[in-house]
Amino acid sequence: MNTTISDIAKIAGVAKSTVSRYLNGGSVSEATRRKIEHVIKETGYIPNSFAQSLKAKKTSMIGAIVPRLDSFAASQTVTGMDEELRENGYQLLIINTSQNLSREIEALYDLARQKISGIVLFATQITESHLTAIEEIGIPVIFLGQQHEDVHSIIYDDYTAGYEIGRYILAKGHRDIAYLGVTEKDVAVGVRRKHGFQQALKEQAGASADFYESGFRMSVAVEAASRILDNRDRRPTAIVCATDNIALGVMKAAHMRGIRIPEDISVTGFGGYDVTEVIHPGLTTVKYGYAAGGRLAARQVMKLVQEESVDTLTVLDYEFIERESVDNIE
Amino acid sequence: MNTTISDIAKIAGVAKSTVSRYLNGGSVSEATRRKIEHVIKETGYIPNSFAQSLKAKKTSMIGAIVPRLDSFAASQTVTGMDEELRENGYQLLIINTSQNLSREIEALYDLARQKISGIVLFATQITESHLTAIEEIGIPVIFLGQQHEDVHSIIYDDYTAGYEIGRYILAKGHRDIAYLGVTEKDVAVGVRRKHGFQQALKEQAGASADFYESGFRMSVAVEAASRILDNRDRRPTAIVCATDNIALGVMKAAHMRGIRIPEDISVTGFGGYDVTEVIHPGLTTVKYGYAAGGRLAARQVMKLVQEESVDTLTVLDYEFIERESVDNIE
DNA sequence: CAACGCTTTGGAACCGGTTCCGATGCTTTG
DNA sequence: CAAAGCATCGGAACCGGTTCCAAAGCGTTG
Repeated sequence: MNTTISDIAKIAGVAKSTVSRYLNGGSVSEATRRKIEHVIKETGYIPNSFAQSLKAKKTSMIGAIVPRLDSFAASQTVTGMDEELRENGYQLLIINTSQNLSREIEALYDLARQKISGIVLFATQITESHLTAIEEIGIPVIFLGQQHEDVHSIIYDDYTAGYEIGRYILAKGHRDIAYLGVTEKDVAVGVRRKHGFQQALKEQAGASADFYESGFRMSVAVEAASRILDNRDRRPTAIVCATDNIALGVMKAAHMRGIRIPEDISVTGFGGYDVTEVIHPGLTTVKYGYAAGGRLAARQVMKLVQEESVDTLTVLDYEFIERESVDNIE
Repeated sequence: MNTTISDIAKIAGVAKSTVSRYLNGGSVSEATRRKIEHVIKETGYIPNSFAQSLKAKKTSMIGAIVPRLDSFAASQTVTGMDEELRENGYQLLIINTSQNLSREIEALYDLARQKISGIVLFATQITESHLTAIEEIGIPVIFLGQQHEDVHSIIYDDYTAGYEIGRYILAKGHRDIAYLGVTEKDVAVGVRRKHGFQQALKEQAGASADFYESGFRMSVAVEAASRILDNRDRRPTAIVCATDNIALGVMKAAHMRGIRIPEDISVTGFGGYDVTEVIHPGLTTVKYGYAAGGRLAARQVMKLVQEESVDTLTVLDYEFIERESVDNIE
């Protein structure tokens, strides 16, 4: 069943170094080439990549540590990474942590044990143990989605995007706004988007906002939205949501109550998920190029592996997409 | 940087076999245990898993070959697999083929080279080369989503689901129906769902359907839907779609034309994607338990690896979900 | 006190490849 | 025709672990 290079050599009547040379394009005579070729076809020999990597002391694998796979952002990003890596002869090894922070640390050591060449970490929070682990494994790591000065980072321009959403909502005449965000532990989504929004708010006299917190899951968002919508004596004219998923939850909660969007209340999202385009009304949101982000992360990590220099911080652009979910109430 | 077991042994003043014994829980005296422990902590030694697997001649990895990652079904399934495998000490290696059939074959050989223990193939089409590859690599393989008599298979009950959708639509009084399907090369989605639907149709006098073909992507579905909707002199009262994505495309195409759902035309889907619940109107569809399917596939492949017996064919249940996208026109 | 048994340890072989180096045989050149 | 050069090949060492076996050290027992 499991033929080795020695078997091939023995059957072909040559030394295993010759077989190895044949496999790796060394100088082999036409006669032996044919012999070996024939034996390999005959036996269905497949080289053992462990033995190869053992000698080479490295693999052509790049690891991706993701908090979850079943999210639009994650799957898009991973797909982008995978394609870029494959085009360059690398293989992607995905580790799903199921949003378990300590599992990220384990994953780091795990990947080191497997002599992975580089790692892209889809970060949500960055702790001390992350940094010591990265230090200890001695493998290039890139943060995607969060930044830290000691580690190469790629982030989306959440602050400016939040600012632009805020400006837009205000320009549409909204003054009583609810901001439905997420935990501040997630710096990018929970803090930076909100701060951008707050900056816009500060620049506009007479505008005020209440801040609420939700989870990432749509079901939690529906609940959080209910709290806002059921507050009869102080209902905002617009709800700004920190993610598209949350916005979807708000829209559902509104629809269940017969509240129309955008006539009765306006909604915005963040992310640019595909569905935001097909639903009715279309969701005004900010679109991030997740696939492009994944490709870039892949390119950068490959550079780091080859010991080329890479910018410590890369900020990715976004695209503001205006659809129908915001009413002009001037 | 890269300390080996020999380094540890030298520093600790013991033989490397002793260190290995320490690491794998053999009998080591308290004194040497402490010495080795200390040195390992000091150096941050991480064993090279290649060398381990080389000797062990296997890994604790299971491979998943998926046509694409950025689909609801795939990411749910993969997540389920991953969790089940991790709980049992296996690691998942995902290979994304970007819907390139020949890459599935490459992936098969690739995984063999890496001495993966078992493989779950998210099948769309099964060709001769698939079967010879599976034969040749000598590793347990499970088909998920398609069946073949020679390979362990897990499928969803597409035929019955299609039948039930058909019965439902007919019971609601629809007689002029458009079926928007996909290529017949995909036996599960393209053939079995359709056949189930056709069976229901055959049992109902006076009902007829036109069959159209679309791709899996929503944008293609929008186009295909347009052909149906713009055919003024023969517009069906209902469109049955082979996937939720296609149904979403139909809904968008309808909305762009001011055609109301379900008042002007009814729509059904297949799959049970999360979004079908939050959109308005809610999409009547059939829900598959993708995560559960993934877990089951994982369990079966682990059994095969341990040379336990497994049913050749497992048929997974579905759940019919009635929402608001179908009108009663009796 | 010799024989025995148990725990602990070191040495060596092995897993399946790659690579370096030296030997061989053939062709080319002066 | 001898010397030099080149392509081809075999042997051995090596990558970093695991495992088998024999030896050493120790206490127990008759």
